Amino acid sequence: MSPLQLFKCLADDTRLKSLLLISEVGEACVCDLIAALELEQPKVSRHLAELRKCGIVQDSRRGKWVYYQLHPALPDWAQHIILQTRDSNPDYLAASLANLRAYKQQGAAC
Amino acid sequence: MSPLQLFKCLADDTRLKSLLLISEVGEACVCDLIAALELEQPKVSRHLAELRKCGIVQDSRRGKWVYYQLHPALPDWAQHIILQTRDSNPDYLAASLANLRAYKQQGAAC
DNA sequence: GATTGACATATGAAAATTCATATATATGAT
DNA sequence: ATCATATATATGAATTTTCATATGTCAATC
Repeated sequence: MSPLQLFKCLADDTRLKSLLLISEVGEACVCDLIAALELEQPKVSRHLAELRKCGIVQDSRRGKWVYYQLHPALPDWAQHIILQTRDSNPDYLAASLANLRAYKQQGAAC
Repeated sequence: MSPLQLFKCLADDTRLKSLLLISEVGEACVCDLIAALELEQPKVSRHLAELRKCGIVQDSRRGKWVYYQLHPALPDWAQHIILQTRDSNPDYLAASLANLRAYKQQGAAC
């Protein structure tokens, strides 16, 4: 994982928010992120695929749903950057995080 | 400074290497970076202008030369990300840093 | 002290490249 | 068959590169 590759992955709003949300709640499936970010499914899926290809997140299928989490083998420095970005910029994520929590509370199937 | 803006600025090889070099040596002029990165002058100048517009670096002219340093008002979280990236990825910068030091030792005018 | 030439850096505009999105379609699980 | 997710392709938009030229500074000379 080169720093340039990491920053290219973080340089898109959909990917950055998805990643920070995943890091915040531990894991999320595609439908969680669709609800949180209010975006179309193919768009979310495509960006998750890019994060996956770069080794930043790991996916695991459980039944119908595919869950994403931070990749366990992510280098420490990269993980610190992600967590520091999240914790130092709560406003950036606030609305999406509220959407996600509302979605879960309204009894999402996943 | 939004996290997205920062990452977009770091998502280019020329900008990222320039910034890490600047953070490593404290300050650098355009000709230093041209020598270190082995790139054309307008290319380096353009990317520095972008870092400047985003408030990541500050420029100051001294005579013929324009020196760039990390912007003193850069938020802590952003500064930490830059320093951690640099310190955790010495290989990424090694060749450019060697070029820069050779250039200085060969008696650069600036 | 104005003028000229040499050098460092910046910028305008065109061309080339990369990136994101939308739509349609495919896969895989129940 | 249906639901959740993934991928392919085409297209539009943003970014990067390049070339030519402009600006700013110094030093030397008139």
